[in-house]
Amino acid sequence: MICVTTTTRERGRPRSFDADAALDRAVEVFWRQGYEGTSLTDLTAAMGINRPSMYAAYGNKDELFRRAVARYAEIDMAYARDALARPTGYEVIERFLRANADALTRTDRPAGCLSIQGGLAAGSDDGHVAQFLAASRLAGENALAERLERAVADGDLPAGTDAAGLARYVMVVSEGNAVHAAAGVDRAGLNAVIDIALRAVPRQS
Amino acid sequence: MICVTTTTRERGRPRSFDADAALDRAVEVFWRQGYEGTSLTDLTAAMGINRPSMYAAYGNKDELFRRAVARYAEIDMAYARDALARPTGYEVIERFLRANADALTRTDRPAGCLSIQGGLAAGSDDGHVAQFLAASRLAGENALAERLERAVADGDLPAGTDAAGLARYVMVVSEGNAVHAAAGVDRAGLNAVIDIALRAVPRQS
DNA sequence: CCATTTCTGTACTGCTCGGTATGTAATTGA
DNA sequence: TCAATTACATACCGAGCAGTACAGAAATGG
Repeated sequence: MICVTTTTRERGRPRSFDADAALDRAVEVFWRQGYEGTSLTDLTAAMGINRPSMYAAYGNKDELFRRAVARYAEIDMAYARDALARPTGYEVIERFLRANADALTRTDRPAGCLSIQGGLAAGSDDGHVAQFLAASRLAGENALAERLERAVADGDLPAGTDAAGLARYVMVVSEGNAVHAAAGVDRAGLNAVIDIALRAVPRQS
Repeated sequence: MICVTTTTRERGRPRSFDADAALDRAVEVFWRQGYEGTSLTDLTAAMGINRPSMYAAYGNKDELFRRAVARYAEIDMAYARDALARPTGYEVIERFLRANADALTRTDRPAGCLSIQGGLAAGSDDGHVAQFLAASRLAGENALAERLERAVADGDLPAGTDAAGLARYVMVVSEGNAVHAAAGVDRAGLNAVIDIALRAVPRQS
């Protein structure tokens, strides 16, 4: 077999839908209904394709969900990476929580957060979905913890601050806000909570 | 029909199981697997009864779930009523959060909190379960808000404190901790978060 | 042109779901 | 003893589930 490095058109019949656009629709359905509450009929109807096309493009329901979560992290949680780039520990935390509150209450998206609404309990699949989502959230918490450790090293968080504990606290507030947002609390309500929560964050040194 | 006020034995064949004990088993299954992740087969197997007995005693799956949540609130959240009886606003909050952390990590019960794990997303039932649980959590939040308003009136929280906002903040922390507990964080980890969270709570006046 | 490859649409599979019909067992009241 | 009442156990119902077989359609390569 000879493979040339030029990008050649693929062989058979071309796909008649945009796989990323269809994935965006799947994100929204999973977000609104959770993993277990979403049927393949729901998914394919929203994606505008039929079952075999879905299986060919994404594997199965489980794989589709994982890809949906990955795309959600890339697009709907871009604010988190932005927040980590702020100059001081306090600003990182405030920016993260404020942007999180905005994301939880966007009118053009479902209320709340896919990585929590997707599935918390160990349902029929022995909790694989819940474990996957928990691991995904933990990755975010660890990234925040590393950033806050750097803030302690930089001296813009007090020496001796428990960066990992503080990161966990910030994630706890964001997750609690997600639960409240899913229950219908509006953006102002979440920001009032953040006003209080920020009082626990140490400033300068 | 003549009804005498003496307690008379019921007419037909007596029930062969303890309805409250069976309900406790149902609580545990719903808690571990969520509403949608729990089948009637799961339930009746855990309760040690068969389907018609369940339907006769509780109505249907939805009613059984509501009764399970009510029993959960009565038994597994008794600590909340105890916390509200503490003398000062700060003590109410600290007691609530500490006891909540204990309840979320009891080794003889599922990790986390039924009223969150039970169902967050609007699944197949148009979100009725999620709405019911949200209303149930909101009732707790309102009770806490009233208690904190009294604390402000009593002068053991600073005048001008937003009791409703503070109550919501406390619930946010407890819900975030519940999400973390469901993901496997242990009691010490939750208490470290509470140590930080309590710094945001105003003391005396 | 035709063989090959890949995708699409319909219709289907086996299975599990929540809920129930039916016959029988156990108790009460007369 | 016997009718009435209530609960139990088996076996079933239509519906919806995740996943797939298969035949036709649309592209490429020769």
